[in-house]
Amino acid sequence: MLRISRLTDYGTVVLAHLAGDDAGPVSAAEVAAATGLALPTVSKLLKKLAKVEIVTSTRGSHGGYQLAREARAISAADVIDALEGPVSITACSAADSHCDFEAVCSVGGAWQRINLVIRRALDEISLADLLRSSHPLPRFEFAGMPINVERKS
Amino acid sequence: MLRISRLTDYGTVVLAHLAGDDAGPVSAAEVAAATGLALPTVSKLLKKLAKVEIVTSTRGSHGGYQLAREARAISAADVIDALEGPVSITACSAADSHCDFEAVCSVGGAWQRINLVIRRALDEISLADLLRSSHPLPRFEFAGMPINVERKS
DNA sequence: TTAAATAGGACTAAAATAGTCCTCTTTTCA
DNA sequence: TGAAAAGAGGACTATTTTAGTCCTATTTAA
Repeated sequence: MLRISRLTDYGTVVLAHLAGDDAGPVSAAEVAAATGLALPTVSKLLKKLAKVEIVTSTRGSHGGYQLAREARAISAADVIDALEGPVSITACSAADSHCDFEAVCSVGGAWQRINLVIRRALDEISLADLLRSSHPLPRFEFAGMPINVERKS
Repeated sequence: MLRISRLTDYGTVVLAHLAGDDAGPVSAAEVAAATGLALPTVSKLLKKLAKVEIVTSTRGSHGGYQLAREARAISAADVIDALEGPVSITACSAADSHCDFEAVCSVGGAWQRINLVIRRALDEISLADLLRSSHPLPRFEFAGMPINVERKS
């Protein structure tokens, strides 16, 4: 299925909410109420996002979270990295991994290359793009032929 | 982590073995021995691949499996679809899904578009490409800018 | 000094994934 | 014609990952 986890998806929802509110810090409880997600979950997400400085936190009463930089400077890859670790399509394409079958594995390198391509795509898509309902679609080319990516419905 | 499952990865290893042997059907046991994977696992994979006609099976003594068509006519997307169902980056971008937060979710559409892009990439990469150690790399463009995808190491 | 926040991490529950096994059918060949 | 070698199909179990909750400590404003 090649999917991101549900938490990462929630993470973008949370970030979307922060992006839409630039007047001072917003508490986790407020975000939870606005998005319909459970508070502990929102809290967990924001803590992780704060750790990698996608959001900044203010502690104490009247504290909360804000985007650390403008939405267009936060990439989909940043968010995914923060919430589920570095992107890699197979276990053996992760930087530090060791696969028992390396000796007989004739395909490892190829997944790594596909991985790189996906990675690049995610690097180039910003939170702002995710929010804009109409934004330039990434275009694909393979062996010189452009591949049309039409918008779905 | 945005990854395919381990079984799908094994699947490509299995297919790679079949691609390298075009003299008659190869038994699951043979593939297992050659790849170092457990027989029940290889067997399970080949049964799934046979079901969607990526490989053809021959029953009975001296039976086994063969690629149903040439390696360049089998795409990475075909293999992923067969072994883990249709590709979709989030649960709510799957065709039939219903997400409880649709009302407050401002990002759903965007993931779907990213999804489509990745999908296209996987459609364009064939088993033959996966096997060729040097093959044309897919190229990405976003908002008109080409993104260079260099080969790793 | 109290209340409202975040920080950090431990813990539990639920779901997805991987792996194994059993029984049935088909085919070849002695 | 029957035994052996293969695949078909599916049930079942174990493992791992993911999701979700909760507790305690720290920080800050009023």
